Amino acid sequence: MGLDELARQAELSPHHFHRMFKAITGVTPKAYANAHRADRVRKALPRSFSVTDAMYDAGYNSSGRFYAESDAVLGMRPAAFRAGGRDAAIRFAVGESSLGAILVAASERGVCAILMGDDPDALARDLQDQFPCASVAGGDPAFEQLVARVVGLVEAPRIGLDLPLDVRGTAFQQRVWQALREIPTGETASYSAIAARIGAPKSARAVAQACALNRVAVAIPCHRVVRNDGALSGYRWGVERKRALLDREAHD
DNA sequence: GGTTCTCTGCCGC
DNA sequence: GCGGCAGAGAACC
Repeated sequence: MGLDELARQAELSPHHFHRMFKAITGVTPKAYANAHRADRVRKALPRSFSVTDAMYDAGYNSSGRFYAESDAVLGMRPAAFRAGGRDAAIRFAVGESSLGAILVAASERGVCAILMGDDPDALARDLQDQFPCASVAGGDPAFEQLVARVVGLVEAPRIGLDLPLDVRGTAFQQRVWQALREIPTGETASYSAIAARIGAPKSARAVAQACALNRVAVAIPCHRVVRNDGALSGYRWGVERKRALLDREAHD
């Protein structure tokens, strides 16, 4: 379905429909459609009979094109993604920091979740809800070191962290999260400033939503986004942790 | 190669 | 707020 037909169903001109769509969702209709198609194919690939089936079912109409953009969409060749997705090897471990328990989860592609909370068991349950196949990375020295690095980042944010991340989201969310990573340590930005920075000045609410959906605490510093008047606004892992993180970043 | 579609800026109502 | 037009660029064939 093209832009014209969508606009007709919404009883708007193509131009105005486009404008409204972008104002509300933060992305253009085409980008929105692409992100959903990519999402469909990611879900379909591990269960499909063949790569071609998954691609076709998800709405790609040219295998050449699909393969050409598979790197951007999947991060690897489709066949590799299909094989890897079968038993989605996500492993996790829980560490302790001065801000409470920290759960670090990683796929083979990179860190896919950093959760904070008071109760380690609750964190593990939270993760299982998001990644049902995740398994505990027990007794793995490399993974222990990864957790230690994340805890180190929480204790001393200036160190910075250059870890491969495996964050999956819509095109708009990706743009927001990338913008968040560009906020320097020790500084903050408002939701509307981030919206402006990604070229969607009217999408402050959508930005806030994307921040709230960030699964990778600290590494994607959604805690550095505050209200226009400087008030802290909310934080998925508790506003007290947000305050503590910002204090640390400002003073060390 | 040309064509069609998407997206944006500008202007006018 | 809404729509038309035009132009650039991407996607498509």
